[in-house]
Amino acid sequence: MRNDGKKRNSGCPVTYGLDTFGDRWSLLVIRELLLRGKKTYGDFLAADEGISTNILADRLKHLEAEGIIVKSRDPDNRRSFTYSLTQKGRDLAPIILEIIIWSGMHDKRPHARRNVLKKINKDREGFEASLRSPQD
Amino acid sequence: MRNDGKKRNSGCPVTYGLDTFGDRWSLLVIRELLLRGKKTYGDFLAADEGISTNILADRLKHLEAEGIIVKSRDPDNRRSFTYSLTQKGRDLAPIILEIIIWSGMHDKRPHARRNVLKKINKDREGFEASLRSPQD
DNA sequence: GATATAACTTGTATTTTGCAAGTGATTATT
DNA sequence: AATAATCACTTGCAAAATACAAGTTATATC
Repeated sequence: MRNDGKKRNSGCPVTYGLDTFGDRWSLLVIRELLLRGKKTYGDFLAADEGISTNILADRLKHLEAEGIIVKSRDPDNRRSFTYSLTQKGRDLAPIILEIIIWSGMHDKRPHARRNVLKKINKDREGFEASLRSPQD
Repeated sequence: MRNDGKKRNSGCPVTYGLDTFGDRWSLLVIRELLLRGKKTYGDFLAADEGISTNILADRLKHLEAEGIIVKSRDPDNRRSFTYSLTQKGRDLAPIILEIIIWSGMHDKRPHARRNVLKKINKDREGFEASLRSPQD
């Protein structure tokens, strides 16, 4: 997997974070769930960044094992599954928002996107609270 | 390297963050610089997590190329080099602090360390400001 | 019953990582 | 002055992780 099983066990909170959600693909799945209303395996596969299918399966398993997401059957379509964030997962919102703020400050590329940043600037408290509370 | 050169170019701020500092070893180097007063190649190698030497060299090069750190000669010891954070690097402080806060909430391991968390709880504004301002 | 869809799994080539050992430029020791 | 340490890497190779293509299973639709 990535670094599963044997956490470095240093007790460091930064390391704990890195071990549970801190790899590129895990964070992108969390972004899709938190910011883009995406829910299914197919949704995640279709994200711009192009995650490969075996890695996605691996990361979903990992995030579920860590209690960041839960998997459930879609009641309307029994061949589809729905992933959603737990409270532990939604509590990652401030981290994602800080990353967006940081990029807003330092990403000088002309095509840098700022739609979420605008929401944060307009009403961070409210926006963050909405992300952290159950069912959007 | 990790994902150098061709950024996915999606324009997404989360992706930009992941591409510039978002891998395990980069973040640990930043932690050492920001929170632990470590400065040299040898310091980073000695960190608990055990980064290997070729990966460390690679990450330092990458972080320098991204403008997160700068390398300079140690004036006191001419065979040693000193790494330090740029403003862009110090601006990562809020992200690191949010990771620490998140881990403080959700890391249930008995040996989870909370010394930095205590500082944050005591005076987040002041602590964060001290991390973000030049020369500690 | 045949075809399609959603969510994976499997196989394999490529890339990245980890580990051990080696190099070059100082600096300290005998 | 020669010898040994130290510091910051680099190199070579085995092991692990990743990307890509193709295949499988369980529904669902025609």
